[in-house]
Amino acid sequence: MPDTPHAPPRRRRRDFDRNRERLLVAARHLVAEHGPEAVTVSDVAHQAGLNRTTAYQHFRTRDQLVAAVLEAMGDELQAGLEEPRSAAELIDGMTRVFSEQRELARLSLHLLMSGDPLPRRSWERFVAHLRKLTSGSRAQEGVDAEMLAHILVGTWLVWSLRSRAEYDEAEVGPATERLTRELKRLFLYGLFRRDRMPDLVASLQPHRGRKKAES
Amino acid sequence: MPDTPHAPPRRRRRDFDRNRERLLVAARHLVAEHGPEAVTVSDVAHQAGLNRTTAYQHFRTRDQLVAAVLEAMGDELQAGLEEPRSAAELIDGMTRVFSEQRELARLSLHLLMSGDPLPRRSWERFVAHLRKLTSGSRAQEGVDAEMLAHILVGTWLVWSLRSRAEYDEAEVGPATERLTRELKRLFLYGLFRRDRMPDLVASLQPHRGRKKAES
DNA sequence: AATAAAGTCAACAGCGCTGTTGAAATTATT
DNA sequence: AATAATTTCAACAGCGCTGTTGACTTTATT
Repeated sequence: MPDTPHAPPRRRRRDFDRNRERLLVAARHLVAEHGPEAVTVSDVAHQAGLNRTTAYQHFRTRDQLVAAVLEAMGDELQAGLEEPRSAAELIDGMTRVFSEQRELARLSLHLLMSGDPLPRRSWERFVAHLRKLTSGSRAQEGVDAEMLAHILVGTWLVWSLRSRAEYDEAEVGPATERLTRELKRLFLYGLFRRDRMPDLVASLQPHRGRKKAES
Repeated sequence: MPDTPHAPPRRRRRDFDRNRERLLVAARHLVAEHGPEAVTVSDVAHQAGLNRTTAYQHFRTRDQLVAAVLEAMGDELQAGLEEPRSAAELIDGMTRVFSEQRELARLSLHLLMSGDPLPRRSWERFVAHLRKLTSGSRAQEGVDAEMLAHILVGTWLVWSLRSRAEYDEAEVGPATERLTRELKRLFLYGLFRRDRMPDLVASLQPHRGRKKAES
């Protein structure tokens, strides 16, 4: 039994939490920009305006810090897609998520290029689901789910090449709407299938936890 | 003046050249797979079945080894495209190059994701040229050069996700032909413009020489 | 068989990143 | 003003990668 049963929160928790948040934000930017492997604790701390040792008070190891970022971004990606029930909703959701959150796009691409089998399998599952969702729609002849997938991932890649400033001020909104419109015209052509889409969201999760990282 | 004016090549040049080639081939695989930054001299030498110090007899620094690989691959990319004069030739050339040479696709993507401004600018110039080449063709309404570019880069990305074995044995040939056919139908739709294409090839060169590397 | 080119091996210093430690300096809260 | 939480700082050992060096072994060629 602890010696302070109803231990009142002592003092000075404000800065602690604020700094943890700063570290996570900084790490998020760096991870998205350069990939999870390329991020160092020094970089993150410096970007957050903090000392390197402070970071180690919040996260035991570098890998745990990166894992926290990956987990958070995985959740955001999941939340942003929100159970699409048709190919139309899927296109809407993905173009919206990736146009609003440049970091999510870049991170996904870094994970895909990392050579890890997990993101690769996620992608394959995603294409398979896409194929099911679009199979019933009256798509343009010769244009199939795979080409749709290529357009989507190609668009994410090209968009994520822009710098943060370009990305924010650019008319991504209109471009997204236009892309969505054209994709729907190409692939859904009138009728939408109302198929359900059970575990697509799970398939989109980036892989979590890197290398060894004990407790 | 050297003391041996007509110095005859002494002895044992065969193994030397062979090992240099082995090192370049090993480095090529590793650079394409994991990106130029992630390659170590130990990895390359081990993959080539040679000692680490042997590598340093062929290349003064790690960066020079990597630079040699990048230069060679840049030349191959250039040679593979061979001055396309129309969007049709361009589509043919790029799909062929990237389907035949998985390493070129992966390297290009690594460079694009690296954050270096040079590959990014190359890509933008490429899209600009593509826009010019397709501007006169009777493309499907709403489908423009940018979407064509997205399909191309998306296809390269997805194809380069496959492992070497999958890539080699998969029916990439037929898939390439099909992709080329569909792209032409989507974007060129009957008439091809015979515009000339001056310096597209130069614009496709990946950036060469990394960091410091004296003499 | 002689010989010189080339490869192997072990060791070294240097560097940057990781993760830890202990002491000193801040600072929010009471 | 007192105090405890928190941050900072300098230093350290460990590790992996870079390049270098010197001694040695192997081997193609003559």
